[in-house]
Amino acid sequence: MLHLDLDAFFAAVEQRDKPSLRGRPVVVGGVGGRGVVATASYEARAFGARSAMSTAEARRRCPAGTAFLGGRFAAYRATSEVVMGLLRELSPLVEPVSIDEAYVDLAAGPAADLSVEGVTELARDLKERIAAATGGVTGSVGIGSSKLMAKLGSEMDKPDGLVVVPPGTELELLHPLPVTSLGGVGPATAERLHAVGIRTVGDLAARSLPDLVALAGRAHGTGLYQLARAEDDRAVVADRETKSVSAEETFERDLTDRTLLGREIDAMAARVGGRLRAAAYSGRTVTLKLRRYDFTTLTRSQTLPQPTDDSRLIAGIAQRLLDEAGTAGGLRLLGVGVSGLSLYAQGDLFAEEPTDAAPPAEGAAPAVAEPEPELPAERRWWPGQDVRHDELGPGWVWGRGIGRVTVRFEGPLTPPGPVRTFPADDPELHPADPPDWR
DNA sequence: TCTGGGGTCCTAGGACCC
DNA sequence: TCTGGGGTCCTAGGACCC
Repeated sequence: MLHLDLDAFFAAVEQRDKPSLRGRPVVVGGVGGRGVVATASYEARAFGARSAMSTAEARRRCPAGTAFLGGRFAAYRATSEVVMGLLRELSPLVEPVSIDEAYVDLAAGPAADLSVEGVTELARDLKERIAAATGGVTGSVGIGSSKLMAKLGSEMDKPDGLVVVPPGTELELLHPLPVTSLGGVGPATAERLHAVGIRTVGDLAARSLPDLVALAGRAHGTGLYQLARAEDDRAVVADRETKSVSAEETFERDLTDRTLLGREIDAMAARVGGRLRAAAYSGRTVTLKLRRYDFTTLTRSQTLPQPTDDSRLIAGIAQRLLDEAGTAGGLRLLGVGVSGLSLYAQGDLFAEEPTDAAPPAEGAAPAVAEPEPELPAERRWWPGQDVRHDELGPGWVWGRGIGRVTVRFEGPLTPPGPVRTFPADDPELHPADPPDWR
């Protein structure tokens, strides 16, 4: 089994596409007042910036000149797909865990019978090909007898690491590790395990199955019992079925205005419905998620007799669930989701009128979303965004101020470029697609 | 200027059914 | 002379992952 984890992936793509950021601290994530860090480059980690930390905290820790960027997911996805393609050359059984992580079942491919030396050579070659194909993005690789060992291997030597765990040496590697290095042991479980003196995986392996079930529940307890013994027969699943589709948003300020909240629900239901239709899914359960001013979070759901992918129906149910839940004190977050998915919409197959599921005509407005309110000029721009200037060419947004936007003109294949400031409503400046790094 | 967004899986209680 | 047993579905919450 092979596990690949791309190093500080979002930040690495930013540094590839923005030469002036290479070797400098970069933080990618929410750039608003309530944003959190998705990825910090290793340079930014040196100052204490970490994933999941509030961006405000990361700003406090990092020096002036640190780049704080919103994410460019189209660019990350394109790079990820190149990498996943390289993995599929190793074996047909590739399981992407996320945009920057995957397992490969080498035993299902041509490398099935390689020795430890053989898979080490294979991994070296893979890392070289990834860097070459992505414009320099690196990854850490672990190889072992199971998902567990492969993942631990990739963790052990980051960044740009390569660790092969020879068969037979699993327990020796595993037992000294802290329990928190096992997937599934988060803060809550760690707390309960620590309370009874379990700190290492070895400590865990010394406990009986009934003990662990009492501590962590039936499924989780049995899982821990087995993982502590390096018993892991989890298969690589190449095509995981989607179970739910959702959209949520944390507001810059808590919202109380019911009309405004209603518009947010409509917009999120439109996104969810659109994604369902694009994937030919429909679902029976509509869930509204809300987080109040005091961070208390709750969900309310309703299950329909028939699956739907209709944005208006989804919105209507979510609106009613919101009315029942109430908005007292103000809402920090709203979310709309659909689960209980099945393939193919259950619309009236014989309807004459085109349904909501039909692709919109060229240039047609989205079915539900109201026309986007015109953003104030400076709100159209966000740090890290790809732009193009009619005369100066491609670049990216470095910063924005009152009525101003600052752009650096450079691309993945240019040297670090010059900076220019424009009026935020400069007609010569436009949003652009991600640049090609190849 | 504390605490994102998109997911998965598990648990538990009540309704309902045979 | 209390209380069946097991299954499924629905709802809600929580832990966890990247």
